[in-house]
Parts: sequence; structure tokens; C-alpha cells
Amino acid sequence: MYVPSTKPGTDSLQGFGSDRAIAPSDFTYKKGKTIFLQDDPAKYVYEIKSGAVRTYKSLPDGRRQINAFHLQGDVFGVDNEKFHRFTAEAIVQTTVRLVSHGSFNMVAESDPVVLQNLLRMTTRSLQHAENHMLLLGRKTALERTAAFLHEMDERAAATDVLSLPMSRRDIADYLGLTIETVSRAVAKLHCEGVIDFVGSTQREIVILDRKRLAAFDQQP
Amino acid sequence: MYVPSTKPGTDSLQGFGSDRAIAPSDFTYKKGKTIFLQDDPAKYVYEIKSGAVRTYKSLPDGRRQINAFHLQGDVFGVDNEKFHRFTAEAIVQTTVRLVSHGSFNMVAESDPVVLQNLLRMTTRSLQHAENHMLLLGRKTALERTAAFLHEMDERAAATDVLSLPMSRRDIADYLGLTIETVSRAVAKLHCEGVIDFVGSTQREIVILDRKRLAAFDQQP
DNA sequence: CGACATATTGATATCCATCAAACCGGGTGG
DNA sequence: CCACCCGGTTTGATGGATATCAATATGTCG
Repeated sequence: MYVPSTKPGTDSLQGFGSDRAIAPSDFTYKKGKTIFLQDDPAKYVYEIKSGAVRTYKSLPDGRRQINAFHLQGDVFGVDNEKFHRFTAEAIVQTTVRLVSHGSFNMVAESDPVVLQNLLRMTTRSLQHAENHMLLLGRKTALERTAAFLHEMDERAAATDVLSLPMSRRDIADYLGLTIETVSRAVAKLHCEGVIDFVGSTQREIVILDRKRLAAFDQQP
Repeated sequence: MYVPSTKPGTDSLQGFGSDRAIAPSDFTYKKGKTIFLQDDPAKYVYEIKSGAVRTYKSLPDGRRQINAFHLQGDVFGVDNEKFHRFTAEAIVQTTVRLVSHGSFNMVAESDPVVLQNLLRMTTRSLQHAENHMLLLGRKTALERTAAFLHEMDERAAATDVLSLPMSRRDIADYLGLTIETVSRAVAKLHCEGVIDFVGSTQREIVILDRKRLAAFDQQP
């Protein structure tokens, strides 16, 4: 994996709350490009400056399960292991801040503050995974789709219109469904007056009724 | 939650690798008893001395998703939070070693060794959750069931016969299936000569062909 | 404008859930 | 000891939610 040493920043990586300088550098991936592959040696930790990333596992025959979508500000690739446990790809053009995984680990080993932040991040991922297992194991297609829009709405907040960077295929592989089923579920929510589309593309969505959207989901 | 101060041990909790003494005490739960509920304040961390535990989340209408089964030697209830994110119940009569979560956290805050072990445990849970999401989102009933037996076989190892403490309902709620579907999948594996039953109960299983069992599963 | 990717919509198939009944072992009490 | 019940499991018949297959829009980009 080639990494240019462009514009090495001098700030500490905010996401880790360390006051030690861990010289990071930025890099940009084009839409669809692989950031790292499953079982690749984990050389870096990534913080998204702009764009969006999907991380996933897949079976030998191609079936794919997306673990998570990472948006601006998110940190990913922190595997606490020598090798990545999944593949990461840029969903759209994405700029990330890279931090050397090795030096990062060295700092982490001795610094309780960094360790605590690592632990917090890992715990947050675990929490998300637990909720997602409930979704995948026990929710209906409509509930999953509503839950997805609900989640994205909460994360992207601050704007009136929800702009989804990912395709229907990505959504389907995140929710354990097919693209057709996702499409039908979204159509249903539209018919019911819970959401609306803006612009020409189907990825710009307005949530008309957050209460009813949450009701279509089934929170624990 | 009532906790008797019986036989307070003096050893450090092995699972955490700390050399500081965190006075633990033992407690026994009868089959089916709740150890803690989702959203309960997290007062303790648990290490299983004998028995088995299920942890799960459920939806308001009762649908249930079991995150994980915990067997002898496993540590659970480490939520790194003030409240438990799921419910824990004893599957069979279970004895656990309790460690006060508060004092544990105090030690953890400053001790890099304890923090690293916490991180390792959390990472392992996350890893398991990621694999399980792939199972729940993308595998067939037969693949799920084979994966379950494979997992249990690996964990329980050391014996010839696999003795499952959990009911078909538990297995179903772990795999995102119904009990009938689990039963049929197990029957199929039996017909195919991959597994066999011993004893009178259906929970004593012999793996006849580990290779073929792994093939029914689909490893990434 | 045309070609290709992405999304929707419709028709049909399939896997698994649901409903229902039988089975089985284990306890209990006569 | 056996009859009975009871929870758990298996097995069978049917239905339904979602996958699959196919055709049609719609948008994107050269």
C-alpha cells in the first residue's frame, strides 16, 4: 500500500485525545477505491476528514456484510491487532488523516489516556455491533430500513435534508437485505408520508415525520 | 441486586492479569436466573467458574437476539459503561466470581496493564460480533447452524462429545432463526453423517466429520 | 446523444416462519 | 411400578416475507 508523505501535519490526532505529537499525514481515495483489505497488515489508523467509508467482511462466494459506515470525523481501522479484520473502501472521494499504527501502538502501550480513548472507541463499535446484531437477527425489512434512515439522520444531523453517500447495494449489504427489498421498503415509507425525496437523485431524503420513522423501527 | 459476601477470595482476578488484589467474591445462580438486566447499573464484572450464561437484547414485543454464550473461564459484564447494555441469565446452574465494577474501574483508569487487558477483551468481543453480523446478515440456516456447532466445538474442545448447555430456543435466538429451523438443520447434518447424537438427550453431540462441518459453514 | 450504472417496479420462486401434532424423557404422585 | 403431565424437541403441512428473475425507468458521464 503506497502512502505519500504529503503535508505531514503536526497536530495530535484529535480523536485520540493524546497530547503527544503523532505525525499524521493526509491521503485522498477516489470513489470505490480500497483503503485496506481484510488480513492486510494494520499499518495505519484513519480519521475521515471528508467523505465516507464502508467496512465489510465477505464470504468466498461474494456475499457481503457491511459492518459500519464511517462518516466525516469518524476514526476507523483501529483493530488492536496486527491485521485488519475487514476491508475498507471509500464510498465517495474521501480524504483521511493517517496515523502510523506502529508508533501509535507504542504510545498507546504506556499512555493510559490513549488507552482509555482506544477502549472508548472500541466499546462504541461493540455497542453498535450489538444493536446491529439485533437488527440483523430479528427485525423485518421495513424495520431495518427505518432504523437505517433513523441512524443516518441522527449522525448527519444539522441539516434538513439527509444526503446518503452510499448506494442501495451498500444499504442492502448493511441491512442484510437485497437492493430490491430496500427499494420497496423506502418506497413504502415514502407512500406512508414518513419521508420524501428531493432533487433528482434518490439519495437525497427529507424526514417528514421523525416520530413515525422511529415507530417503524422498533427500539429496544 | 443482592450479593452475599461469601468467601471473599484474595486472589487477583486472573482474567484481567492485574497483580493488584481486587477482593472478589463468588455467587451461584440457579438455572434460568437473571444475573443482570439491560440498563441495570453495572456494579460488577463476572468471571464464570462453572456453568454457562447467555447475554441478549430484546425488542419490546419480545423478539430476542442473543449476543453471546459465555462458558467456564469467560469474563462478561465488562461494559465500560455505567449501565449494562444487555441482559445476562444463567443457562444452567452457574457460579461466578464477582468483582466490584467501581473499584475495578478505579484501578483500570491508572493501570496500563489492566487497561490493555480490558481492551483485549473488548476487541475480542467486537471481533466475535463482526463475525456474527456476517452470519446473521448473509448466511443460510444450515450455514448458521454448522457455524454454531463449529464454534462450540472449538470452545468446548478437549472432549470427544460436545455437550450443549443451551436449549434449541437459545440456539435459535443466537442464530436469528426459529427452533423448528434449527431442529431441521441439525437433523440434516445428522442425516448427512456429519454429526451424531449420544445419550438420551438431544444436547449431547459428537462431531463425526469436522472438515465437512466446516464446509457446511462458509468461512470468510 | 448514447452507453452504462443505479434504481424502481412487477412476476414468480424459495427459504424459512408459522401453525399444528406427535414424540420423548423426566419428574411426580398414586 | 406405572399413569400422568409437562417442557423441550422433532416432524409435517401450509403460508408469508423476502429473494430472485426480468423488464422498465432514471440518472450520470463521456
